[in-house]
Amino acid sequence: MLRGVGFGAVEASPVTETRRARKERTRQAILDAALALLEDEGFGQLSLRQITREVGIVPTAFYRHFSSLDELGLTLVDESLSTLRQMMRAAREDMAAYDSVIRQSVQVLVDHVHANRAHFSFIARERFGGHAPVRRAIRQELELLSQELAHDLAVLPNLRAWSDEDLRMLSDLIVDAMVSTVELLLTVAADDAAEEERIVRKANKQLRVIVVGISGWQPGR
Amino acid sequence: MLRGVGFGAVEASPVTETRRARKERTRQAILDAALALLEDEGFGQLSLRQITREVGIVPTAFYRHFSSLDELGLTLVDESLSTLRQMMRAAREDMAAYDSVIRQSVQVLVDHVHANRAHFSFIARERFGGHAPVRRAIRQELELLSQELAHDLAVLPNLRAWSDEDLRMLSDLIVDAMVSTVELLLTVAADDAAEEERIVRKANKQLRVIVVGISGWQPGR
DNA sequence: TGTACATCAGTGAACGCGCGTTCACTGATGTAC
DNA sequence: TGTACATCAGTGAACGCGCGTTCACTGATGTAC
Repeated sequence: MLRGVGFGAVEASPVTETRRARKERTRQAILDAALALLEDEGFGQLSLRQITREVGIVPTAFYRHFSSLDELGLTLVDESLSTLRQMMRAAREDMAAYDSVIRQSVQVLVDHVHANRAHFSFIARERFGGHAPVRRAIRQELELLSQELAHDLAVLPNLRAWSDEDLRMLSDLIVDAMVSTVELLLTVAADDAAEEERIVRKANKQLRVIVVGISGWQPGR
Repeated sequence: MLRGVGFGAVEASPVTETRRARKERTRQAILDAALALLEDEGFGQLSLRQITREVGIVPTAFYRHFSSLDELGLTLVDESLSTLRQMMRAAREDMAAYDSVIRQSVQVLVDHVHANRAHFSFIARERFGGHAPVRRAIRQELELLSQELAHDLAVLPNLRAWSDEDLRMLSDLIVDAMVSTVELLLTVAADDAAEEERIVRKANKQLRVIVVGISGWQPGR
């Protein structure tokens, strides 16, 4: 360390960087360290001391950035799902051709999982996992995702007559299939392209079965 | 306690009960206590001392029944899913009428969740939750469930020509819908019959969408 | 531009607590004769 | 049926460990003049 005490493990040119920027960098380092640790264990087993050890700061320094582990957990949920929601929504912008919307949506999902593997691993684990506040936050985000999908589905010609309840039934089914696709993708080794291809093909087929089901369906039964 | 040391908290007429039976009763008490504690937290947070405190025995006595917490976890997975698998299989015995098979299967599932709420809460939480050995055991049981379903689906007239991969795609989709129905049921308060009714109706509709999807589907696309 | 003071990210010692596991033990139950 | 011994479910003290949180602190960075 250049000047002894006071820089933590997150080193950089101490001349050019403001105190504010250095703090932000430590904060991100904490989030990254937590996410890395969450690959191997649940949020409930995560300890403040583990995280700070990883980052290279003293345990008490944690409190300069988060008031509790819970606050860190909620931040991670938000980081993980809010951008996905926007991207999925964008992918559906042109709902004209069923098949291409399906393919596009699945592709967006797969790409996002690739780019944010650790985030999704965290979400999958905590969706029903140990810690109540984190669980609630995830449920709320998924709820939003399904709501937005239902909203977009409502404009489709075949679905104009459907009740809100039936639209939600449908969007929930689709979101379920998406979620379990993510969960499958996470179990695949990063270099097993063949297995991943299989999963993607399966996801596409499942969504097409659902779409075909919609076409032949009389709502309200 | 009647005669001081040696009976643990699981008391009963010490005259009529054999040592063997008393041991078995303590074992069950341990499983029950663990399951009760797992309503509030993940398996990873579960502690041996919590469990024995609940049962009313000394921590070390735990080792008379299980060699580790892991062994207890695997026992719980087995208790939870192996009977369900048999019941679902029985419900499908007559595959003649789609609609009644769906209704029956959903009913079996709902009844089983009612009768074994704590077990399913445990499964839902640990399916992607903290602890690897438990997670693996659950995945294996669900895999079996889907395999058996695919096997039964194979005999249906519309599905004779389907490849094994497509049959598994389909049975996985159905199992996914079932699993998330269970997860929904678990979030409903025990006395909220209206909400539960809504979930059951939704599960039936989702399965019917899938079935309609099958009918209009050309495999292998 | 130089100086005096305020701010605040990170330090490090200390605390009490619950944990899993070891060990030698106790005494009721079970069994061989 | 009675006695002597073996078994073994449960006991309780002790251990070292990692935990979250408190507290007074340090010294580089930021700011007012």
